[in-house]
Amino acid sequence: MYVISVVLDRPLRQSYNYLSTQLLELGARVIVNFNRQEQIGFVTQAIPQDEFTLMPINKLKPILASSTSEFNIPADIWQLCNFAANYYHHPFGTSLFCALPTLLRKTTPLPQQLISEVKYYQAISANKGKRELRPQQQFLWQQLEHNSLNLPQMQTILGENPRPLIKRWLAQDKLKQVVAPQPSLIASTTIVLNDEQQYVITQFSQYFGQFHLGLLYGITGSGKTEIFLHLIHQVLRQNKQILILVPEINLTPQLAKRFSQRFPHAQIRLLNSEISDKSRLETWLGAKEGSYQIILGTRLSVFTPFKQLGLIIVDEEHDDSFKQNDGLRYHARDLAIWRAKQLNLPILLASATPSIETLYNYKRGRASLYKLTQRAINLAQLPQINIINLQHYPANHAGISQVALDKLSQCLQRQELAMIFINRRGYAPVITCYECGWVSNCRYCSSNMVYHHEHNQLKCHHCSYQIQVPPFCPQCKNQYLHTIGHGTQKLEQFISQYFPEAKIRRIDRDTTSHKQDWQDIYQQIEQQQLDILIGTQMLAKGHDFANLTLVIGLNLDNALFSYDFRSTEQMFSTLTQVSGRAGRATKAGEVILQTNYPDHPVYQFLKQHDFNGFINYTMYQRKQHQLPPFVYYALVRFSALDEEKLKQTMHEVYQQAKQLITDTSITIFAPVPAVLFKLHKRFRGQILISSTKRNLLHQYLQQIEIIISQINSITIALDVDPFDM
DNA sequence: ACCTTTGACAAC
DNA sequence: TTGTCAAAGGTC
Repeated sequence: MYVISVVLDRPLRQSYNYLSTQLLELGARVIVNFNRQEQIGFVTQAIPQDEFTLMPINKLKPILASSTSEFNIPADIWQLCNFAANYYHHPFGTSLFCALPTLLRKTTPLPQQLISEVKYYQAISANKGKRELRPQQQFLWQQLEHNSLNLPQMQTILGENPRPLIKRWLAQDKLKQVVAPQPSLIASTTIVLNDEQQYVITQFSQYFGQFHLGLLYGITGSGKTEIFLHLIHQVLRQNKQILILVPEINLTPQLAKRFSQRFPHAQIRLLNSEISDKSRLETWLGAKEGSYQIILGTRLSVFTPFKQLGLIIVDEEHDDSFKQNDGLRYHARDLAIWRAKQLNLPILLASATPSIETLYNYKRGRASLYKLTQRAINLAQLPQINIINLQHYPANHAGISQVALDKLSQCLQRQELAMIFINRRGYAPVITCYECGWVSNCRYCSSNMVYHHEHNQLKCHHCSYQIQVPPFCPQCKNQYLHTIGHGTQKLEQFISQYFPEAKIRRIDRDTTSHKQDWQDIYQQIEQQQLDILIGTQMLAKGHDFANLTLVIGLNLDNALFSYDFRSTEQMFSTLTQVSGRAGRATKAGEVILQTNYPDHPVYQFLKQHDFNGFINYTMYQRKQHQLPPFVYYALVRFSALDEEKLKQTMHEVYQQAKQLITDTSITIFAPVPAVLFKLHKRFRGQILISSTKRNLLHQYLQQIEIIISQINSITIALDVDPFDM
C-alpha cells in the first residue's frame, strides 16, 4: 500500500493523504472522497505506507479511481502553476485547477475518443465548376486544389462550419477524402521581406533553443505578422511547437486564417473562452502529445502543456486583457516569460506601443529590442494627425465638431471609408431631472444607468441590471427627463440624419457581440457597402479595413484625468492603433482628435507620432510619482454585502498588517473605497501595499496571506501587480 | 415548539 | 470551497 498526497480544487493550503494499492505518478488525476463529496485531485506525492507517520493509516480513505497517464499534468505545467500560486499569493490547489480545461476538473466521466481521427479532403481537379461560390468558398476551393485539408483547417479558412459544403461537394464528386496529408510544412512564401524584417528574423533566430526575451517594436503596418510567420516556419521545420498569445477573441479568426493559409499542413488550434469544453480538452491533450503544432489563444493558453515547445509569441503585449482579474490574478505575458525561461526557449513580445514594464526590462538589459520603423508597404504613409481644439471649434449636441463633420463629408465624396471612435456605448451615459437633480443611478452599483434608445431602457454597464425608462422623474414626478453626454447610439442617430445617404454601421457590444458579426462587417467593407463605422474601442483592436482613410476620435479626454495611472498609456496605445488603421494601403490617411486640452503632452506626442517621446515622458512621470515599474505594488481587495462590515474588516486587517512591517522599503496605505465602491450589490474597498524591493514585498504578502486566511466573514483577495486600481 | 439565519470550524 | 453544528433571533 502507498500513501498518496493529492491537491484539490479548494482554497486550502495543504494537500490531503489517501491510500492506494498502486504507486501513482506525480501529476496523476484521481478521484477521491473529500468531506463526503467526490472530488478530482492531482497527486503531489506518493510514498510507501510505512514511511507515513503523520496520522494512523486507518484514518485515510482510499483513492477511488485514477485516470490514465495521458491526463497527468506534466511537470513543467505543475511548476508554472506553483510559481504563479507563489507569485500571486493564491492557494496552489485553485491555481492548478484554473489552469486546466473544465472537463478535467469535474468528476463526470471524460468523453471517449477525444482526438477524433482527422479526415482530410482534397479537390478532384477535373471537376472544376465553381459557380455560385462566395469568395471565402472560392478561396477554400483553390486551397483544396493544391493541398489536402482537414475539417478544422477548412473551418478557419471558411469562417463557418464547412460540413454542409463538404457534404455537397462529396455528393457532386468534386471532393474526395484522402488518408493522410502530404507531409510538408513548407510555407508557400512569395512575400519579399524588407531589410529590417530580414534583419530581425536573422538576429532573433540565433536564439532558438535558449532563453531569449525579444521585444518586437514595430509601428502599425510594419509587418509584424510576417515576422511571426517566418519564425514559426523555422520552428515548424525543427518539429517543434509554437504558442501565440493574443489579447482578444475578435482578432483570432483573422490571424488564424493567415496562419492556416501559410501553413496548410500544420495543425493550428484556437483557444479562448468561446471554445467548447470538449474542444478545449482536445486541444490540451493534442498539444501535450505533440499532434498540434500551433496554439493560438488568449491568456488562458499560457497554461497549455506542450510536448516540444519551441517558441512563444505574445502579440500586442501591452494589452490589458492579458491580466486576469479574478481567481488567480495572473498576467499571461509575465507567466509566458517565466515559462520561456524555464523551458529555455525564445519569447517574442510584439507591439506598436510596448508597455512601460517591457520597455523598462529592455532598459535594464533584460530584453533585446527589435525595431521595425518602415511600413512594410512602401507606399503606405503614416496618417496625418490633427488635434481639434474644442474651445475654438465647439462640439454640437451630438458631441461632434463641424470640422470633423466637414472632413466626413469630404471622405464620403471620395467614396472612402471613415471611422468614428467614441468609447462609450448606449445613447447617453446618464439621464437626469433638471427640476430636482435626480440622476439614473444603478440600484446595485455606484454608477449611472446608461440610456439605451432602442428599447427605451436604462442599463447598468457594470452589473447589467436594466429597467424601462420611467415616464416621469421617480423623485419629483416631473415629466421631462434629460440625457447628458453622448454614446454610440446618439452619434449614430445624428450622423444618419446629417448624412442620410451614407451607409452606417454601429459597432459596439450591443450590435457586435458574435464572431459572425465581424465576418459580416468584413464582407460588407470588402464589397464597399459601408461608408461610416461608428464604434467603441472594439474597433481599435487589430482590425484591418481596406479603404479606410479617415479616423475621428471623440470624447477622449476622460482618460487624462483617471485614477488609474495606466489610463493615459492605454489611451495613447488605443489611439495609435486606431490611427494605424487609417491609410494602410496606398491611400494616405487622416486622423482627427477632438479635445478640450490640445496642449496635453499625450496629444502632442500622438501628433508627432513620437512614441519615444511619450515613453520618456511617462517613465519620468512614473519615476517621479513612485509608480510601477519603479516600485512594486500589491492590492488587498475586499468585498462584502454589508458596508459596515467591510469598513470594519478593512480597518482590522490594516491595523494588523501595519504591525508586521519590519522594513522601511514597505509602505502600506490606509484602506480606501474602490473606484466603483458598490458593484453588483457588493461594497468594495482596497488596501495598497508598495515596496521598492520585490522579495521583501513577497515576504510581507505571505504574512498578509495568513491574516486574511483567518477572516471568513467577507471576501478578500490579493492582487499582485494590479491593473485596475 | 419550530424555523431561519449566522458564525465558527473541519476536511485525509 | 463545502458542509455541519450550535447559538441566536424571530414566528406561530
